[in-house]
Amino acid sequence: MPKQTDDSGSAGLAGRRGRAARNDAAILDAAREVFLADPKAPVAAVAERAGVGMSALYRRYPGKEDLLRRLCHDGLRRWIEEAEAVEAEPDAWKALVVFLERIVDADVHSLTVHLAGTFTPTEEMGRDARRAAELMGRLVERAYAAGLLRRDLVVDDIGLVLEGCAAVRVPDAERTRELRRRFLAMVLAGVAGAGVAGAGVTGTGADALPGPAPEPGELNWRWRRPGQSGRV
Amino acid sequence: MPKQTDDSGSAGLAGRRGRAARNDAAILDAAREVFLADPKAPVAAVAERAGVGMSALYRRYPGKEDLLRRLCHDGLRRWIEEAEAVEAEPDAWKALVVFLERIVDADVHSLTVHLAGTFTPTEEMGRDARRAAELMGRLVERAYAAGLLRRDLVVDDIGLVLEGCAAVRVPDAERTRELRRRFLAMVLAGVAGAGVAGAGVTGTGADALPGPAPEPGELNWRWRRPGQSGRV
DNA sequence: TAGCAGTGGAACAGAGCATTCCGTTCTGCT
DNA sequence: AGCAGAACGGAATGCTCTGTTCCACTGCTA
Repeated sequence: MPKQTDDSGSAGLAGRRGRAARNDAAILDAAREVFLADPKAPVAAVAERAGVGMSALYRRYPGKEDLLRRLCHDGLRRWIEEAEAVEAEPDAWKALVVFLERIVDADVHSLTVHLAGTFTPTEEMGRDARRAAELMGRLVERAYAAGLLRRDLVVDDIGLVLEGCAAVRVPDAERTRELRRRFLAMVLAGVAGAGVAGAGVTGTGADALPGPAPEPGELNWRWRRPGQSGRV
Repeated sequence: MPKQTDDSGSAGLAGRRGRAARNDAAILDAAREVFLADPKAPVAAVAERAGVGMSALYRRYPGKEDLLRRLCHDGLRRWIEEAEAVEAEPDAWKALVVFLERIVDADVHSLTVHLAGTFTPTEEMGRDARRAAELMGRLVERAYAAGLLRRDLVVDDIGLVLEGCAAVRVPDAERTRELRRRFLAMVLAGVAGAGVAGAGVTGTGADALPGPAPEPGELNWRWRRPGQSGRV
């Protein structure tokens, strides 16, 4: 075969190895989607979503718990990554907002918080969690010290914000992202100190709420029978 | 088994009928607590929490679904009740805020939204849901027309707020209530228009965030092993 | 071409759960 | 007093769901 068999990192390998590599990603992606929608989802749902059989999954992970743990740890690493990325941003407020937007967009909070309890955490995860908290604390501290956050606000209040954003959910993933962005903007307008442009002059163009507003009945999807749509 | 002592003094009747009446309430209370904590909780958990046997439960409700439906419908009625109660309030902003606080305190949103899908709704519930939406719309419209809500805000954005509040949760119920109040205050500072006292002058005493701020690690309870406490 | 990594999917074992059933207690009425 | 049965506790039942294993099969790879 003209193809050289090496461990090159290129994405599109062909043949058995290539398929295996592709399955690696497919399984992780599927697992993320499935378990974010329902942390108690059965493993078979992941396999089906990924378009693979059970053995493809169990070849990679000793058990369900290991998959969950991997997912959560990946989320934790992503969190750290994003937090480090915005440290370069000189504008303390912008740094915080961009960080929050990225965390919300990637649904990292659900990954790290809502999956917790479904597995026993490792030592390394504990270290990473502390590291993440430290980075987050520094980020908030910067904004706070610069007078850009209201003074009676605590670091963990930001945790509440993320919790709230993660709770916003509709069946469509992209729409969920939009609504979360909108909600985040609403909350940020509330946590902003006097130093932030637009604070106190709410309703003006500067900090207008982003995205299409929720349509009537859009949030009532849990009430709808399968196939039904629109208002309750 | 345990002697049924007739404590007719405190509440209700004595004897068989009295006990039955007390069980009615005990079962509903227990069901609310249990199913709010986990909508998929087993029926046996409700019985245990209520301190009754399975038959006491199944004597009252034909099946689990009926109990869930009852719970949800009660929540819906409570919603309507609270909405009607604040209609008398002349201050449009105060009416809205008080309404939201009551809904959040009673966890009515979880009751009506998170329990949906666990049962097939009745016709009457549909009517009540429409009535609730109508009342809520009127409430928001009042505040909006009076210029007390930011203009780019839609009625269903308030739904997002309630969703966010309901997402705030720690093991202790009372503490959960406090944190939700705090979160609600944060968000309200963000949705308030220029006409509201304190808007734009955040961080001052007027709209100071209520309740003790979340302590470090308080929100990480999902990570803790049983018995462990404190930070991660 | 032989061998085996990689796989799909059915089979299995067991956990969890809604619901039923049975024996018991003790009230309320005759 | 005495009886009928309302109300109950809790074990037993049968079923569904789900994590994991197993085995036959495919087609690269050496």
